[in-house]
Amino acid sequence: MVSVVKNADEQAVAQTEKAVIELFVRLAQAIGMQRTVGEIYGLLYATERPLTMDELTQRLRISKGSASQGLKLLRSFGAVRSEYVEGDRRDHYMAEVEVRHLLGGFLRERMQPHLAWGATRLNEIDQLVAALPGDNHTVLKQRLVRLKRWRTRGQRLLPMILKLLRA
Amino acid sequence: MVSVVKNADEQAVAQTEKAVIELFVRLAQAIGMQRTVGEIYGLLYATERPLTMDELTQRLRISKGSASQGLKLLRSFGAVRSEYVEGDRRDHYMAEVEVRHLLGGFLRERMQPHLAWGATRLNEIDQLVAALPGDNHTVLKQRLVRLKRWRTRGQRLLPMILKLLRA
DNA sequence: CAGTTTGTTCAATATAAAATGAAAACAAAA
DNA sequence: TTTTGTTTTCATTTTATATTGAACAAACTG
Repeated sequence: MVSVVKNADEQAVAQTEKAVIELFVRLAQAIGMQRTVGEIYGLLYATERPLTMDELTQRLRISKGSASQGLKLLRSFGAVRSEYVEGDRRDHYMAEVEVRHLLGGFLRERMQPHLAWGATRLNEIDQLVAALPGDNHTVLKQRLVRLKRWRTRGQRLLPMILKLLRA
Repeated sequence: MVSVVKNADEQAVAQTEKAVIELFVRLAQAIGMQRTVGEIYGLLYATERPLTMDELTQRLRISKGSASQGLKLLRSFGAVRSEYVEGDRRDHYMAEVEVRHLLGGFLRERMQPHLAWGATRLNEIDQLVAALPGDNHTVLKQRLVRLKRWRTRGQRLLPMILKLLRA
């Protein structure tokens, strides 16, 4: 931007942009992602044309490192893709505006690993419990059975939610 | 515990307890709660009889403050309840072993407010967008319509999940 | 009622996480 | 191949969050 003075339209656009970014910052924080990730996605979401990393760092006043890492994460989620622009060797990034990409990526990349870890850990605990002196500890044993049921349920819930997202 | 030396059974129990606590610590962190909260719930989950705050602080080596705050949160979630023990004026806490209490409380107390905030914010953004110069910004307008649909969907998804938890 | 026990709050501290930016790695152009 | 523009990595710094513990308040006791 050359001029610092903005006319009414520009102000209105900037204000809207800011509000959209804020929305995604909050969403990011709600699911445990960095503020910069929310900012990046928010700005891309609010902007029609693809943006370069340089534009992101300048407009959001974030470092190159943060932009690079944030974009990496968002791409791994499938929430952002880069688009080829003729005659420019820089990458140009666009938001994948389908919200399901954002949430689906999050569930796949973040939740699934936790559930998998829990599954193995529960099996290990099972071994430990089996080795406990037989007659008492029945309550603990019952509780663990319960937990295992829940783990299974969680594992099953994920695909269901992913399916719902697709709908 | 009077003696530091443990027999095989005691060791086995301690080991199991530790593993269960670790499981809940991880779960806590996965949904953005403090490690101490996970520890408290984990120990209560692994223990049949109700425990006092004092026992919690000693066995988990956490401060009175952490115990108090963690219990407060867990009670607000409905994941822990205090039980009356005759002839002892201290509170005795038990885990609500139904996992749905834990997850349901979390969804109610943590997710719902976010969604509600998002709803009002989206309406505000709507006003802003309506004020934008009419002919261009159509893409942004379309995207916001999309977002609003998703917010509605999210709002509806919560009760569905809560219902699933109940099943 | 004074003394004691139990529970909470909150300012200070410790710990953990995120952001930065300089340097390295990479990739296209010359 | 060398140069140049771009992106990634990662040690350091900054910021945010969790934990502590002393001070306070509330509830019980004799």
